[in-house]
Amino acid sequence: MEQNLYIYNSINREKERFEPITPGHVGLYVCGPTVYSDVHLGNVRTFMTFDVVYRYLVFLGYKVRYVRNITDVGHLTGDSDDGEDKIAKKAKLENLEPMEVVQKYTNGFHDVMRIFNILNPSIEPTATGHIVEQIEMIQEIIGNGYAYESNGSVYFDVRKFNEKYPYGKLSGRIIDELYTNTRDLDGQDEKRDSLDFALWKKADDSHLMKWNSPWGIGFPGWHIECSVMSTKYLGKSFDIHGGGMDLKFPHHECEIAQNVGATGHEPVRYWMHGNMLTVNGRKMAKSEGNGFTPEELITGNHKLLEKGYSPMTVRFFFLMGHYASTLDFSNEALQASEKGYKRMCAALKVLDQLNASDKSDFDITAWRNTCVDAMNDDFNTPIVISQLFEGVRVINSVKEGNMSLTAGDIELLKTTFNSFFFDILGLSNEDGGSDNSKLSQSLMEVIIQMRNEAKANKDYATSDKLRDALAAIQVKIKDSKEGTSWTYEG
RNA sequence: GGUCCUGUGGCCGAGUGGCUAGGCUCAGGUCUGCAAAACCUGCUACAGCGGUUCGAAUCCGCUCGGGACCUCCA
Repeated sequence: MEQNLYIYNSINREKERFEPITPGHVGLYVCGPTVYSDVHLGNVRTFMTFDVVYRYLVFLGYKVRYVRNITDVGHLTGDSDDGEDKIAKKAKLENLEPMEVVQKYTNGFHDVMRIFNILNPSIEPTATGHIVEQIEMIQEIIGNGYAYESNGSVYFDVRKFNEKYPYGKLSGRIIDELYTNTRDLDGQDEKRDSLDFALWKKADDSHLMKWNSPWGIGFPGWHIECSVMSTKYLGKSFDIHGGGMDLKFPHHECEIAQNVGATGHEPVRYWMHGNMLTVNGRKMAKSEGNGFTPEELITGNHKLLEKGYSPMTVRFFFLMGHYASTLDFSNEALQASEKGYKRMCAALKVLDQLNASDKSDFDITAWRNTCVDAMNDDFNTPIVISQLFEGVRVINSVKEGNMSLTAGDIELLKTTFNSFFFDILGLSNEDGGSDNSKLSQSLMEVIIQMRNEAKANKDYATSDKLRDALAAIQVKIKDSKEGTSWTYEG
């Protein structure tokens, strides 16, 4: 398979030509959500980013195994040893079984993914479903001398590991600087070194989620699950690992250390990091209290929103920015996207009604290649969208008779829109759909005919009254040379 | 404090050592009974100051602003 996909590899800080380990196959792992509360829009952006990556790899013809985990062990709310498990805390709060909390928010997460047209991964493993494997990997790391047990917990020996392998390569951290800059966290007595991180934590009686292990009752550390689940399903070394920028350190750094510590192999060929969604320039985060849930967004029921926006408008908005850049969320930006998106959807419908000519004024093949090139250049969706708007202009111009295309070019225009708009960008034509029921169609024909008769008689009072009445029930009338069309936007 | 990223026209956002995306807004025009839609035209920006270069918004330095990570985080 010959292609020229370039991916910005976070670990080397440059764009690199993508070559899968196994020709024709791609292993893709993305850090999924911790299911202890509703996902917010920032989370959605990351999953959407990798949804497009996944879709494009499939478009290129790769057989992709896409693994996205569910973190259903809550880990600690703080860094102290007596910190509470997030899921257990929520369980107490909501008076639920921990696994009930997990199920509730997993379901919610899936609903959100569906609403935004984000495809399901091939495998969606859970942390609690892989406790045995996590224990095994911890044992391997201990066996290799890079971890030690202390008072029923197990810690990764960062200093020891760093003697042989570089720790901090991904996040650009230098171990000695970390010492001077790490805050003095409490509960460090068990660790040999303040930089060491937990692989396994001893659980006291108050912990709800705990398992038996060679080191006693406890629960796994946060980072180990991803090391285990990625390599279990994708191999000791696999192609692409994705996640949010905020996971670079410590999570991804620790993942690398764990995998290398256990197997001696670098686990990941290409690291991809999606950037943050910001609100007024600040990262959207639960702790900041500036997060929108998808529901608030759709209904517009939020103090920072003037109105609601459809999921596809939001998808379009996200894709108009590059995944590696921060994107600022605002009413104005959303509204601009909404209008543009609707215009594109309208053109998409026109696309089916174009008449062919015997010559073309526009190089459709070159235009299509630009779209492909843009995706190949580190998934540059903003360029793709700008090209699609170019296509919109062509479609409308052909419709207006200002431009002509051959039947073959019209066909290529259609297949390109199908590939990029629907398959790769994962958009759908949700707006302005006609109600296609027979009755609606017939009724509208009657009304339009009445209006046209009134117009022919210069009875504009009547024709405008009809138009306004229809507008009041969200039916929009468009007059053009070919006649009158309508869309229902309710 | 340390590490790193970033500063683009009214707004949002690509991109790049020379050919200067795109969307939204605004102004004018075509079409139209009017409107809407569509199309055409206009508004031509890269924080500031230096430097490298035939040429920089794009590379380098400094200054100023914004942000992320260093703690759970997509």
